[in-house]
Amino acid sequence: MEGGREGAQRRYVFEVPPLASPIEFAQQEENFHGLSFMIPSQTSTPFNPLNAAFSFENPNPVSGNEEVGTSDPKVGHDQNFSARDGVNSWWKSSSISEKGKMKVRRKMREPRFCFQTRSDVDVLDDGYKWRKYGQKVVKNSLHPRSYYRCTHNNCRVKKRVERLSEDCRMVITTYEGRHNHSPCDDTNSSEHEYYNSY
DNA sequence: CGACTTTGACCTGCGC
DNA sequence: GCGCAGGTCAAAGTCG
Repeated sequence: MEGGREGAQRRYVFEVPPLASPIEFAQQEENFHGLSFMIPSQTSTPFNPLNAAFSFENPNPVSGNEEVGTSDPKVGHDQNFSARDGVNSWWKSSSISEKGKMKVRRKMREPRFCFQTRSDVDVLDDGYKWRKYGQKVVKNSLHPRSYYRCTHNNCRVKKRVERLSEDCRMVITTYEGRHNHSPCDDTNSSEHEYYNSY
């Protein structure tokens, strides 16, 4: 797309204050979106909230949020979600025709949330179990974008992971939807009690 | 053998 | 209407 679609929605990036606790940050987000997301206090992965830049797609931003423009070459094409009539939308397959290819799709509203981390691994250990269902080379990016889906029954949460072309250590993770279960359902690890479904 | 990953094809939306 | 780009599906391959 040649600089057109990003106009359909805006992306708001929050740099995590150095002294902000994960809980504080989650509360902030809850104020903005009614969502909650707990950053793990410690994990085995290089997930570092202090290096993370969080962004929320909000068609009706709360005043005080810092809007990040599209000067960042990544921003313009990273978030290509449609936000028509002030709502995010995505399409869900609901029925299949004779060959299983054509699908009737329905607009769904799902919360979306993306953040940027500096990590050597693509998939952050967020407490949930993910199955990769696709990978796509995206324009203006040196690195392919990977698509993951939560493996839990009846949980349709998805996430997309891609690396910045300018800095291959920077990983942009976009979550889409809310988990209808706790991370413990997948891992039985007490470490994940800090997590919360969003 | 089941779960997961890979990968090419297919589908849809959007801009021109 | 056409072409492009992103997102998803599903068969085949891989791994534990």
